[in-house]
Formats: sequence, C-alpha cells, structure tokens
Amino acid sequence: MVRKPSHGDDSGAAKEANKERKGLWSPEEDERLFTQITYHGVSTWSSVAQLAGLRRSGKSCRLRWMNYLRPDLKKEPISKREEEIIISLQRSLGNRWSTIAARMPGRTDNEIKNYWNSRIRKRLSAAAAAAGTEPAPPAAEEKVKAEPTNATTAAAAAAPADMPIPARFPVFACQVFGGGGESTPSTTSSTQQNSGEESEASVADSDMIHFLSFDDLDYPADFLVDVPGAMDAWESELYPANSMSSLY
DNA sequence: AAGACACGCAACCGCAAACAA
DNA sequence: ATTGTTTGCGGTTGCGTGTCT
Repeated sequence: MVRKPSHGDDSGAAKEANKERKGLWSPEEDERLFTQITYHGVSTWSSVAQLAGLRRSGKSCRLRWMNYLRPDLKKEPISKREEEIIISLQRSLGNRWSTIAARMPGRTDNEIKNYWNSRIRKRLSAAAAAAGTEPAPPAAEEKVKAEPTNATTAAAAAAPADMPIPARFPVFACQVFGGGGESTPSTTSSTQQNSGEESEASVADSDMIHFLSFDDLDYPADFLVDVPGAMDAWESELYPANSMSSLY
C-alpha cells in the first residue's frame, strides 16, 4: 500500500478527475464533508461523498468523520486515567477497540488502537521483560465469561466490600446540534437519552457538548470492568437498547 | 548542520456482518 | 434463498516530525 501525501495535488489529467482520491484530507475536503453532514446528515456514506462533491469513497468519508471531524471528539491527549481504563478494558475485552471506544466518550477506536500499539503495549512489554515474564496475552472472549480472574479478584479485593456498584457510571451526554429537525445529522440522531439530571442538562444546553469524563470518577479503573456485571449494569441503564454504537 | 533513527498518527486494506433488492 | 451493496472493524502501512548522533 502506497499512500502519497497527495492532498490538494491532483496532477490535472482529465481522466484523473473521476478517480477516487486517497491520502491525506485537505482542509477544503474536510469543510465539504463537515458541512454536508451537518446540514444534511448521512443516508449512506457513498451518497455523502457524492453530495459533498468529494472524490472519496464512502468508506473514506466515514473514517474521516468518525476519527477526526465528529464534533464530540475530545481533542486533548489521553489522560493517565483514561490510559488506566484502556489497559483495564483491553485486559477484559481484548483488542475490541470499537467496544472499548464506546465506553470512552470522545475517543475513537482508531485513537485507542494507536495509543495502545504505540505506547501502552511497548511499555507493558518492557515492564514484562524487566520482570522476566511474558506480557499478558490479550483477553480471549471466554475469559470475560469465565470464573473470576486474578485481576478480577484483585480488583474485588481492592474495592471495599461494601462499595456499591454505582447507580450511574460516568454519563456521556452529547447533544451536538441544537434544534433538531432537518438540520440534525442522522449520525447523532440516535444519541441516547439518559434518565435524570444528566439528560436534562444535555438538553438544556443543547449547543454544547457535555462530558463527564472518567477522570471525574473516584472508582479505580479495574473496578469499572472487573466487578462482574458492573459494566453491564452501567451500559444497560444508560443504553437500554444495548447499542453503544448507535451513539454515532 | 545533516543524516539516521524512532515514534505517533492518519488513513488504507481486507474481511465479515448487516441490510436491501 | 440468493446476490449485491454498504457499513463497521481490526490490522497494517508509511508519512511527517521530533530527537539523537
């Protein structure tokens, strides 16, 4: 795969004009895509590309929107706290980056995957090498369902016996576009409603993006994923349809 | 100052699942 | 039931940039 730094540079030939563009996105392309989705939403991604006048595949448009243009993305670097969450979720779920990302508001699967591959994995490997042990293998699907693991036990031990599973884990409330109606992109139209105060807050300030990040929590990262049922309880309360991916 | 190297990140690819005709 | 299309995911690649020698 060869990817040229081609943005804005279409070497002119007429037959090239109909060719799909690849490579980095230009600011103009970003603007076209953003405007198209903001004002008209998404029916199919290939139609978005067409309507926006972009010579990009629908797939490429989707990726650009999901990983870069989406207004609800966090721009700041991944925090220490978030890193703990990633490590913990990866241990429980394996390399299911989209599932992990769904539990980390404002973060994308690509971002988390990159962060894992470029930083955490190396660090864990180095630490394991220093300790003379193999790095822990990615969690298998069965591991999640299996008997409590050492990590689980450790986390359970770390959490006070009487620590209740919080009624509500950190709430992700995102209402990007005010007003609704036609101008509301379909990509956000399925934003889940939360019960209670958070949902009211998100509606009250409808042009703002609200996050209550993991950093606001007092619970240890392990606790979020290792206490059996905790995540499910959280997820099912916030997302009754059990469809985290429908957020986007 | 310049070349080599390492790292982070954006974006591609292939595949599988979901959906529509 | 079958076929074609679209979407979503995870793995991978390679460019751009910072750091080191």
